[in-house]
Amino acid sequence: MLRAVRDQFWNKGYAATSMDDLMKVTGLGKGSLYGAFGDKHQLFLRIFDMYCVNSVESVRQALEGPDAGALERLRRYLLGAATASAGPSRRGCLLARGTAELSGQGATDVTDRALAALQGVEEHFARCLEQAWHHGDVAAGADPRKLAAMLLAVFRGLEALGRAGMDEAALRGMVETALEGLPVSPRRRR
Amino acid sequence: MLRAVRDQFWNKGYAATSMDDLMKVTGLGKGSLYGAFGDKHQLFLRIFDMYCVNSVESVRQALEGPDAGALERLRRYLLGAATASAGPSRRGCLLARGTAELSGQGATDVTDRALAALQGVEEHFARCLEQAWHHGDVAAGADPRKLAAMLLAVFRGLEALGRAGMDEAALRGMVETALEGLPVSPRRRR
DNA sequence: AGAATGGTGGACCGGGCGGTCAATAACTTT
DNA sequence: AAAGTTATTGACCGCCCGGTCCACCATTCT
Repeated sequence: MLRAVRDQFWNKGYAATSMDDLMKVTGLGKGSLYGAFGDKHQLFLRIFDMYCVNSVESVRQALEGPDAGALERLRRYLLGAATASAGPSRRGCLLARGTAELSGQGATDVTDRALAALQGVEEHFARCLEQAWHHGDVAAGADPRKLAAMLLAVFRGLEALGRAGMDEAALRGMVETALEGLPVSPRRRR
Repeated sequence: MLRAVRDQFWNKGYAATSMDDLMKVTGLGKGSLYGAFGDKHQLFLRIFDMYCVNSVESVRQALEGPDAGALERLRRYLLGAATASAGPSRRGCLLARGTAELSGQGATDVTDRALAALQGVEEHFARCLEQAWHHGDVAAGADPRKLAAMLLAVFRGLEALGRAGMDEAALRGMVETALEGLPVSPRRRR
């Protein structure tokens, strides 16, 4: 049921989703929704929270594994994100959409959660790069945390560009270029 | 007057801006607005168009100059974007905000303009990198267009992360890391 | 001066908005 | 089975939305 609400917000945005929409989509009466969540905004926050937690968790799962394949896992994950962000069937990322819409004048309830989630993703990127570093896929002198932050920017850029209609090949190319720019260990330099 | 409308949409978003808001902010009567633009949506499109054109133009101006300083100009521009995207006083980028809010189900009127603008920015990045390439700041084997696309992703990522509340130092760090990853000409490798 | 013209303002419209509430259904407890 | 308790409903509220429309006024033309 929370999933139905999430999909509605996801597809139409916050302001463009009416409580009637949410009634239709959940099958619940209006009073039930208000009784359970108190508010449209609080309901959105609840959904948003869930989405953020799930997102970070899915990144963790995707990057989990032995040191040897760490860099390749990261590569696959980012390429997957590029593919998912592109195409007319995309619906993009609720985190990005929600943050873009509800980040004005001092109300930090949405941005706080978004920021925490993004930092969580960055953390997992960094851990993955540290694994790659241990395995020797990344140059000894490199700082995995800085690289992770940079890849996070690329990652969010993919989403933004995909939403604007950029095609899949272009997005995947950006990922490849970014990864080629990573400082590889001298022994392995191509 | 168009500027006042733009600021309103820019600060509050599309759906959250009412025609009454636009009346107050422009000082014009409702009939005048409808007479001149026909529609809230058309009015937004007009503003959006203007914003896109101005954005691309300002990138062009910022990156204009001799081959010798090309890479440094690009660096300064991206660092400036990082600073502008951060901080609580930010209001971010209307192109990003508008695209995020109005990019659903087949209506391509917004995304078409956004895509064109982003490709324009990418084009200027690419030209700037070509200048740097001619001057020898970028490795001979590198493809300026691919690098430009990658930096475009970083660029849009900055905006998205800034909107989520990421601090200026972090964003500037991402720019630096991305630029350090560019393939420099062997003679100049640090 | 007087008439024609067209841009302007704001009252007005139906509808849909977020939110409330009393009636009612469903379930628990004894 | 009956009483008590909680959850659910959808009619209802006042408000504000995007959009229409016409009286009005400033300008221009004769």
